[in-house]
Amino acid sequence: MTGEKNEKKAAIAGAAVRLFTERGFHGTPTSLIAREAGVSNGTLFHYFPTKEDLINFAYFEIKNRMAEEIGRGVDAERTERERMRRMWRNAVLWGVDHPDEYMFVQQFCSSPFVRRLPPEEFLKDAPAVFESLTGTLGKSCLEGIPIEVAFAVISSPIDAVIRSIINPGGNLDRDRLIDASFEIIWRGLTGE
Amino acid sequence: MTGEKNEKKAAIAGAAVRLFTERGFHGTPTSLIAREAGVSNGTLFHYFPTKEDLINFAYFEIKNRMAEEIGRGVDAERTERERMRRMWRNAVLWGVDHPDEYMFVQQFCSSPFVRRLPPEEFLKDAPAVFESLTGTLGKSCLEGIPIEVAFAVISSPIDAVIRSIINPGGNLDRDRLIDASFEIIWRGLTGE
Amino acid sequence: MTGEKNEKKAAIAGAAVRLFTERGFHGTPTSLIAREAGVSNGTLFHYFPTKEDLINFAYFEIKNRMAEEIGRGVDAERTERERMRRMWRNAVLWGVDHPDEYMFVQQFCSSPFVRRLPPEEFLKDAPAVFESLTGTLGKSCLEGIPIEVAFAVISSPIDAVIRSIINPGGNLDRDRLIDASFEIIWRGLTGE
Amino acid sequence: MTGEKNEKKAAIAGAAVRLFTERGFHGTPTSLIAREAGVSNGTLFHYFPTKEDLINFAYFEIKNRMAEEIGRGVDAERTERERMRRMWRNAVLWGVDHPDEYMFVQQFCSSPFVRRLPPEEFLKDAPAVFESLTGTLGKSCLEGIPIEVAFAVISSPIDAVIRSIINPGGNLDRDRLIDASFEIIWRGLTGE
DNA sequence: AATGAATGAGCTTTCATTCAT
DNA sequence: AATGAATGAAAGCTCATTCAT
Repeated sequence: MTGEKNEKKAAIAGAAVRLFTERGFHGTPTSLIAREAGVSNGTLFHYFPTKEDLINFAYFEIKNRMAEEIGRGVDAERTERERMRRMWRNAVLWGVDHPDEYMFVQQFCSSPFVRRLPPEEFLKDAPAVFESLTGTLGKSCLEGIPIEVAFAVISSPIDAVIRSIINPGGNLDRDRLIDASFEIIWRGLTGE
Repeated sequence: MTGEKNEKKAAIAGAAVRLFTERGFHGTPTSLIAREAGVSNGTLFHYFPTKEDLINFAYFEIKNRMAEEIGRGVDAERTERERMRRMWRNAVLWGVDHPDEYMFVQQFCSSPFVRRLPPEEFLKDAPAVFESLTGTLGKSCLEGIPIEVAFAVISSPIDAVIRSIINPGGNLDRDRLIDASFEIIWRGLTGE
Repeated sequence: MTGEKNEKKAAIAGAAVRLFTERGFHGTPTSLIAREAGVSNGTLFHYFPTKEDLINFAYFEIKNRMAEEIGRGVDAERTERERMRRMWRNAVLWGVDHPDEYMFVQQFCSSPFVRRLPPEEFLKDAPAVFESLTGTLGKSCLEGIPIEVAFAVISSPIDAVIRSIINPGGNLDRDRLIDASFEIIWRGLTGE
Repeated sequence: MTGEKNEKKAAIAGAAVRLFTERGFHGTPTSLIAREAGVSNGTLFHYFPTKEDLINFAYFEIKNRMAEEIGRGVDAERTERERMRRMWRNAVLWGVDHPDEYMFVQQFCSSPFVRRLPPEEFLKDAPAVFESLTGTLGKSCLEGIPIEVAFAVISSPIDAVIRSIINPGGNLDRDRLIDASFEIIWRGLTGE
């Protein structure tokens, strides 16, 4: 019986994620979310006192799903390179498979609407990976740069790759692009 | 008889850029823009029939200024490496010097509001630079990848660097970060 | 638990009719209607999603009340002439007693705003009367003319009579005018 | 050279009539009228200090043209009956040939916007005809009714006939309808 | 006379949020 | 917990009108 408790809350959050990604924060009235979730207008505000609360909740939901997916199988890899490579692929593939959610996260991150939140850097939520790279970064020319900054820098091509694949355009060879982008960063870091 | 002709239009566009960057598209009513620009509400709509028109105008204004700044002095450099390095620094410094404008452009690009515009990739408007790099890219492991995709990939750390510097945080050594990020990409591309 | 359910809707429609007739569609802002009805601006749009919806609703309300009044007592009359005469009087008296509503209907019917609605001819909604006259019309010189056209033609003086009585002017003998106008039409039709 | 003086005024009035009839008073902004007339916004207000002035001007323009047309050839008829019959046909045919102008006049007359104007009864502007009918009306059952009221009553079917012809609908036999409607009124008045 | 930029009050409509039931 | 009617502050945009040139 416990699960039922939050059935409605889950329905609301689900509808919110879907609609926000399709139409943006401001293009999505709370009334529409409630309707799509099959609950009343008032119920929505019972669970999320503010529209901003709902946006944040949706954001963290997605963020968590994404982080989980990115970390999948990383620990099973033997070398530092392979761990990072696995993560790299996971990240790109998640973005490509969930373009709406991906763009929602991007939209969220560059929206002044939520600039107040603590800055959530890419991959911050994959602590295992995060720490495992500290050594590599420290030996690169990024040595001395704060770890989260270094991390943001080297993972940034992931975003470019995802956008290139997502956006309708020429027939890209996905795997080549993923591998090549990774190679550039890895070689740039280690010289190998 | 001076350039006063478009004094008001310029005032409106200027106020718009400032306010949009501070408060977002949706957080900025046209009435506020007009007030800040020192004109009446109606005058704003005389020059920009739609709020969206105003947003687009502001975007292209900034985009052009940025592109011009990024290309500055690039042709004077002798080697391929120095040309790209110059561009790299120009780009980061422009972003750092114009954080509001920079974030406005980012906000614009990941807004579902304007997803329909032709995808304007970073630096696309610096054709001289753009073409000069074709050779270098062609010999790297990005060979065969469409040029604009390759370009988006290698320039993506610029975004991360700018954000890291802009965001309030520890005392970063800007120059080291700019150089290090460039070195990673350059070495990644060329092995040098 | 009474009919209070639509108290507010009725209040809005009532205020709308009154104000529209006094000031015209375009001279009556929705905000004024809401204020006069004692509800908030938002409530008005809760019940009538569009101003046009409100106008149409008001129109059909009045139309129905009018049609009901015009048919009153007609069936009790014995002869064709008396039925038509009764209807004639009813129509004029309704217009005279409800000048605002009457002019609202007229305004509605000649407004380009609503030209798209199916043309609702005067009295169309009093089918009993309508059919009872078919015989008379068929034997007159209007024989062969489509019934609704014939009807529009012979009932048109009603409008002139109502307007003459409504408009401030000399002291008209209402009853004489009503009877005389009817006599002309009746004699014109039947020769009696 | 004198005619040129009012070239612009005429252009404005012409555009106004056309646009008002197509789109209604409220659907026609003054700026649109000016543009269609090929003059500036300010010029329009130079000639017509108020939009209402322009509406009135347009109304009287049409009214005069209509009255002239209705009176055409009436004096040449020999009998009272033929004079009225000629007028009847003229009126209907004018309405049918100028449906936009006709509806504009109707719209004008039942608009509360201009309720303040002296009531302009149908045909009032054709004094010759008007007076020639006085005798006939005086001997009918409308005897004793104020002449303009009597006139409004007997001419009202003209409106119904015009509307029936104008409105898209079955194939009406125009001439039969015009004749029949006239016959009813004439017989109603005179018993002939 | 002619222009058209400038005005600002006012319009319809939206929507996050409240609250009595 | 759940409802959905009610709210009212905005928002984007229009347009008759003014006025400096």
